[in-house]
Amino acid sequence: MESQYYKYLKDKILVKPEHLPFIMSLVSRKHLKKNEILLSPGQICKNMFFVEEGLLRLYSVGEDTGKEHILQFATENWFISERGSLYFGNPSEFFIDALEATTLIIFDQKFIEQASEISPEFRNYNEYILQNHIRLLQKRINSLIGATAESRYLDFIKLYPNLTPRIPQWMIASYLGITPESLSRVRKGLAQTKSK
Amino acid sequence: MESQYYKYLKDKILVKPEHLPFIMSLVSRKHLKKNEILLSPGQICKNMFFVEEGLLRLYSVGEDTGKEHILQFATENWFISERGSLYFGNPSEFFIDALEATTLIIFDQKFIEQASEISPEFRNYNEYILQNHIRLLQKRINSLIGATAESRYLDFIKLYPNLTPRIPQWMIASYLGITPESLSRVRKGLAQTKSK
DNA sequence: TTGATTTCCTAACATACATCAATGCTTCAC
DNA sequence: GTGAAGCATTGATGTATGTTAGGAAATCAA
Repeated sequence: MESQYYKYLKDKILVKPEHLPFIMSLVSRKHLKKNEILLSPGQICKNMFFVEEGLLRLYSVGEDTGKEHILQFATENWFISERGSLYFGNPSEFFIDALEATTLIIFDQKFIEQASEISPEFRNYNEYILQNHIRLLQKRINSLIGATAESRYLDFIKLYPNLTPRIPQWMIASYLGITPESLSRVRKGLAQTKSK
Repeated sequence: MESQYYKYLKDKILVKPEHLPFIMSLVSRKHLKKNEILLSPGQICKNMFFVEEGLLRLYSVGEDTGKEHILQFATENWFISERGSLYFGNPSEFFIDALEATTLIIFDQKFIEQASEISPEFRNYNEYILQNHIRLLQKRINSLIGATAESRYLDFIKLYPNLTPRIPQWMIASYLGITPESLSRVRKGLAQTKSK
């Protein structure tokens, strides 16, 4: 069966054909309905997830305000996890849930180590993911401490053009660290300057 | 010679004694004066740095505003680099400079791979650094999009108590994403509520 | 279909933070 | 030591963003 994850291992991670069956034998697949919750605060996150189809989000809820703060979206061919919990064993401070009906591949930290042992390509790609994650987070911090909401919004739709139409605007606002009302004003301003 | 980095490899990374001489033979040491610049935007960052003594900072300068935005400080026993440039080979978007006279250990990406080959402990610790970095960045993003300046300031002095007295307040403000004037007022407010 | 919910927008008002400017204070270069 | 530069503080004022409230359109559930 040519699953999305299989294709990804073969074509993107460049895992050697002889290693593919073993690696595939260690993972499992799961289906989530829309709005289903995959991880809640307080739980120890035991798994990492690969999205074959659908859309997940990682977010926190302010203890005092009750407001959601979105840390990450994960769409097709993305990995997502709560690394602070997965790698360090701490209780999760975040939620992961499904914004659409989603098909996932599930594996754990031990799988990553096992697969890395037999496949150097897998090991390299795993490091690539970590490095890239750091690069993106750093970029986001840089814009959060230095750029206006408008500029951050423009960065967002440029970086995730196919994601933008799939999620409500208040979630984009939550990702950017502003209110939906503010985002609405930002968009209004952009529409006006553009039309001139 | 029992350098700080040697001790760190031995006691913290737990590199086996038989591997230490080889690993040490691949790194070099450098001294920086206060305010000396180690990396500038546009350069390809070829190295990672370990601070034996002193204090470095990683920061960007807004192209339009000319303002500095501090992404990271690195004090004794910390690693620092511009990973986006080091790992991906992109031109750096950041500066690294010395806030105090500093002694560093310098090595490159190839060193990390070589050392990882011969020492599993080194490899593991390298992954630990990456995972921990992600955890910290994620935490910072979460507070940037969800918390007030006051709360972020309190987090900062709690997380870096020994760093706080070594740097001017405007740099803390720059790290927090606010102006020095705002930080001054936040501190004033805290001093008043505390004294009541 | 129909009512209920969600989303998005708008407006009036409130607030946190930025900006500009002035003032001591400390630090540093010479 | 002395002047210059950098730093922290404060006040007056401006602006971006938050808050609250309401309404229209789209979406969802029964």
